[in-house]
Amino acid sequence: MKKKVSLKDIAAKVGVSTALVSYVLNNKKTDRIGKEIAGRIKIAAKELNYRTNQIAKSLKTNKTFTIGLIVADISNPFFSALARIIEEEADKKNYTVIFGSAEEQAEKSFKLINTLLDRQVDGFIIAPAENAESNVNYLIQHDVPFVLIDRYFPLIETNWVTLDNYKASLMAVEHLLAGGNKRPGMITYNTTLNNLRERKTGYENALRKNNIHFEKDWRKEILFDSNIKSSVEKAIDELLALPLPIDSILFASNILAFHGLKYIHSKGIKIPGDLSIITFDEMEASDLFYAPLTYLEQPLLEMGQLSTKILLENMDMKKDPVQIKLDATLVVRKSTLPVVVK
Amino acid sequence: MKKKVSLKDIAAKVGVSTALVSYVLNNKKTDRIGKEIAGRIKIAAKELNYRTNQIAKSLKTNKTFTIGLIVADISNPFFSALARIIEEEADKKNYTVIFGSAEEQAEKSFKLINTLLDRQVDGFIIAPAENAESNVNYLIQHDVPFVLIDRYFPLIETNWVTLDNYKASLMAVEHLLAGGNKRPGMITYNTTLNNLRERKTGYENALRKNNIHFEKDWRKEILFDSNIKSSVEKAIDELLALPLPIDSILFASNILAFHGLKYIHSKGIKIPGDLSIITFDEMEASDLFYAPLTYLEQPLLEMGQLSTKILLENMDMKKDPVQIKLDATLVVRKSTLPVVVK
DNA sequence: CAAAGTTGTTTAATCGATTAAACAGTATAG
DNA sequence: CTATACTGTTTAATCGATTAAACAACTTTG
Repeated sequence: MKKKVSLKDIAAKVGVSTALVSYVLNNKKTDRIGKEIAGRIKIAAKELNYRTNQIAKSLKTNKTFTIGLIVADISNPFFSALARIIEEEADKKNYTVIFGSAEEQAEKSFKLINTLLDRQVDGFIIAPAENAESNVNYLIQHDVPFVLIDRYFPLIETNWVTLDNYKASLMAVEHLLAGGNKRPGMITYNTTLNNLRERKTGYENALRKNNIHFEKDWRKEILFDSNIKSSVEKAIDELLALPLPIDSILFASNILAFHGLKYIHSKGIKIPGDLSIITFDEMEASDLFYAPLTYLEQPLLEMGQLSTKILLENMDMKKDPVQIKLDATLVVRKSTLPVVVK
Repeated sequence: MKKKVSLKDIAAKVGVSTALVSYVLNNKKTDRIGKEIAGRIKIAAKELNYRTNQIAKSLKTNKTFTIGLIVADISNPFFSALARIIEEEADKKNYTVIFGSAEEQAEKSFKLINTLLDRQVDGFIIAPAENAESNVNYLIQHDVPFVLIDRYFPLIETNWVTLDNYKASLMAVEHLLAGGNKRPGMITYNTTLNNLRERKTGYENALRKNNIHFEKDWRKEILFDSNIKSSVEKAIDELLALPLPIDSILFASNILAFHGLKYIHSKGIKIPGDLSIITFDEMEASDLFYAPLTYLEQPLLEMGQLSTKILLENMDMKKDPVQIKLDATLVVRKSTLPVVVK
């Protein structure tokens, strides 16, 4: 790699001190600096194609203009879409994004946090894994600015931006009920992650609210690290083998829905009609299905932009925690029975 | 952000110079250093929870252990999968990845390259946009190590890892022909990007090789920045309105195939039977379709790992350009007529 | 036992940029 | 005409870590 042009080179070329060059290029002390010399310095900088060495600058200013982004898996469309938005938003403010995939493991996430801290990131945006409370507390202890995204821990007072999962789930189930379904089932993950727990309670409360007795057997929980495909298939089999089988299913994520749909289809079950389906997360892929899925769309753009904004503000100055729940949009398509329009 | 522990703090605590602390923590000059003191330094470092300030280290060593990754769009599944692999591979070698989306624009990509160079990345992995030759030459001029991925420029001698697009395309069309199709069409992008041009010539040569006259009207080219959906629909309409309509289609990308499939389906055309379909890129989403797509699978893992490996080797020492074409795997599913097994 | 070699540690320069403070030289005020 | 204020620029310390070179205190060696 070629040696880069430094302030020193410019200073030498113009015949002044590096201090003056620095002042000129940063537009500082403009009132004191001679116009003629300032001009010559700027020209020299351009001629030499000077670019600030951010490493050196960072060392001195103790600011890197870098954000660490830690997600479960950057190749998951949900997170990669977020990553893109965050990168774009950060770029607008002259920040650069460093990322890492924690693969839903608190340990890996902790390692990543430290790696990025060594690189002096100015703050973090994190989708925390299950049981990652200690990671979050570690950041708090060290006074590192950060914003949680997608998930949060109710007992930890900090910044977060997430979906109103409870409300979304409630809305989804009520949509099923309004469509004439009587026994909605749910397939979700077995996890203590707050966002998924809220989806569970949303489901339960929707039933209660509508005077439907919540049958434990109506809800199936898939282990995170199991073979998702076969677990989902088993769950569906069980839901349909009930004495009074469920007549509709709420999937708690696109991945669950994807596997579920394939299996349901293979069994020759008609959607809707035999079974109504609704899922969390965008499911454009289901456009290829004969019955495109009704889904709960997350406001990714808002989520990404807000979390970036909150983080940057917190880096400027410590603020009170900001906690935001955003609303999902119910996108009604063909997989749920037509709802009577009021 | 809390002040971090520095070498100085350890030195003060133990009562030695920072030099000694540095030697001990980096396991240098181990033969000269007193065992007892070394032990005390290590303990102190642990007690104070010392972590190297990589910024300072980088400034001194002129090495950041950082890789810049520039792709067209990180939220495109193809690139996000690559990003994940690259990050994982880099992490194994203690490198960190900084990324940016260039949105298929050479200009944006140039801006990104400079931003990341300011941050002193040690090298780049880049999926270059159309007309980004100047960017690549810029890197060469400045002696910056880099590897192109997915696309390359035939006239520029440099490192790249890409699919053997010509071969893959040829294989795809021959598969169609072997299945009994007589008039395969192709829907691709109108671009000078090398990977897509090779897909075009692969298609042409497959026809020639099989003594099928290549009709210009059989191939449709979609403008990159057009409304992809409507352009694809128009293309399909035209292909089917030919005096002798095409009987099969090769899509040059998953996005094209996705829109095409939806439209074909909406028109009630049967796949296969009425029309055979084959596409580039993984198309798991089509599992939901009644006829899962036959596709050309790219060896993403190998691609990501190889490009990272080549980059790291180049950063150690300048080497001759490495140029690798990897083979696609034809994954035969239901969208193409059964092929006679020889 | 003096010269030479070892051992264990410190000194000090350096990476590139920032910035408070110092410093000439000139202009203005009293 | 001296004291003060301003102008334009330089000096030098600093950020945190690395590392060649210096150094003091011992040990060997011939």
